[in-house]
Amino acid sequence: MKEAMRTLKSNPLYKLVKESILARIADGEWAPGTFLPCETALAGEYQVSHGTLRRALNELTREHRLTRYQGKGTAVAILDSHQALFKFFQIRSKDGGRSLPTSKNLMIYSGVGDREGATEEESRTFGIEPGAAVIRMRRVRFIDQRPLCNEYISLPGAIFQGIEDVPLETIPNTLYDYFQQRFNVTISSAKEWVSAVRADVDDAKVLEIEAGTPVLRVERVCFDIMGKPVERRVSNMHTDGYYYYSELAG
Amino acid sequence: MKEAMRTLKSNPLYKLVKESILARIADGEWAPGTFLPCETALAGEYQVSHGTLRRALNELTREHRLTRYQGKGTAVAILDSHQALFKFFQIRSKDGGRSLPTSKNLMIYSGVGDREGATEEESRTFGIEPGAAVIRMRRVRFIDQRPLCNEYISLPGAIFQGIEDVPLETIPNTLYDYFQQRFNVTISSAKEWVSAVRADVDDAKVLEIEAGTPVLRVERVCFDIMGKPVERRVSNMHTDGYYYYSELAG
DNA sequence: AAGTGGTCTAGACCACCGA
DNA sequence: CGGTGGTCTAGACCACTTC
Repeated sequence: MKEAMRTLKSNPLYKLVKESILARIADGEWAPGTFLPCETALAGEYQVSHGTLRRALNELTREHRLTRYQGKGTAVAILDSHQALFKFFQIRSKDGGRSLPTSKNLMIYSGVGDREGATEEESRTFGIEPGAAVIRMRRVRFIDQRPLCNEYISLPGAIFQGIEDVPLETIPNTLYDYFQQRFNVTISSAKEWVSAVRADVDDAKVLEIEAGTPVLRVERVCFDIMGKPVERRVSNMHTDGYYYYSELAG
Repeated sequence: MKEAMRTLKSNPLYKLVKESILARIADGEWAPGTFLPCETALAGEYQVSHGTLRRALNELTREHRLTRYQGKGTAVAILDSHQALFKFFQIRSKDGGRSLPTSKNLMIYSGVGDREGATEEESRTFGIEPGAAVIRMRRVRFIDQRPLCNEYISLPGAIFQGIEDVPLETIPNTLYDYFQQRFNVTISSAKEWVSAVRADVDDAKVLEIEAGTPVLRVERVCFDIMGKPVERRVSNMHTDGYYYYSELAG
């Protein structure tokens, strides 16, 4: 380990160990939810000290790639539906109470080439050719029984092959843990661009508001554990009583 | 240090050291921009090992309370105007380019008791009595010469005494480094609630748009280094060409 | 060359979990 | 009880800044 990999990428040993472990997770050697070998075993395998190995594990834990359980072991982080919502669903009422949203899938289809293949925007975000295969979904999300959000999702076809043939009803409310279980794609970070726009006729119908009403438009790009963009979605939502919440720095 | 403080709050030694250092910064013992004693000196003072002390300093660094300079020393983090904008100004164009905003202060005044003292909302956010002294500012912020944002700021009067007498023109564009220099109040985190509303007549006039146009409303509460709320602001902004940007997890 | 922070080690002990 | 992660130590050596 020591001298062998030193030149690969970044110098410090703990970073090399960290990247190696991350790669092994991404490769599927350790699936989400399974436990890694214990610290002393890993330290032995990598020929590094306890402290150096722990530093690698701690950073991966801070980045939500691993979960530590004192007395039990260290597991690959699993996206249960609660955690996924907690991390990625930024809408809540002012008092901070979070009602969990439900969703209804309206349609799913794939496109390629001239027939609804990747748009300019999609090819740019996913780093694929214009016209390459993409899969698109439309959903409506509800909160407290009321329609909240009119949602358009795009997925790169190469990664999510076959999802377009899944019956709509069997695609679960919480997509991200489904992605993890079905495609071994773990959503681990996202960027969002928020703006205020007028509800179009489509939004109006779905959200049961008048066209032209101000709605919050959230454009999200999601990244997997290795930082590759794997989902793009646009959500138009009304915000009476609800807010897009964000914490800065810390 | 060891046994003396162990019972104060949280158990681990490095946390006690961390909290002690944080408190000394808040007390003003080390002002923003000044260097702390070197690690060996601090370790000696606290009677802890090098590693334990470093762990405290590293966590404070990760929380942007300290800044480390290899070969030079460790300094109390300073909010230069660039950093403050980088951390707290979430508006940018889609391509990620950030034009720096400028601002124009329209008015500043203080109120207390029946005459514009703390509102219900303000007393709740600041934890002060309704009617207690507050200071309010109004500003317009520009980006690329165009009006972007109509802004209302509230400050607790007890903390920012005297600011209401400062001539409007001399209050700088970037408030947060001014707060730090003038009042030793370092803004270190914030929470924001974003919604979409219709521009009112005031917004319309200031932003040069039509009343009723959708605008992004950002309500922000800022916290100082010890987590005390010290500023509340409401910004209504048009978003043609600009977005409120947010990164989730990581 | 002296002084600072950054990395790494080897080993001790504690706190928690599960059989 | 044995095995896991969590804390803490003492000391070595490296990388960077400044004089």
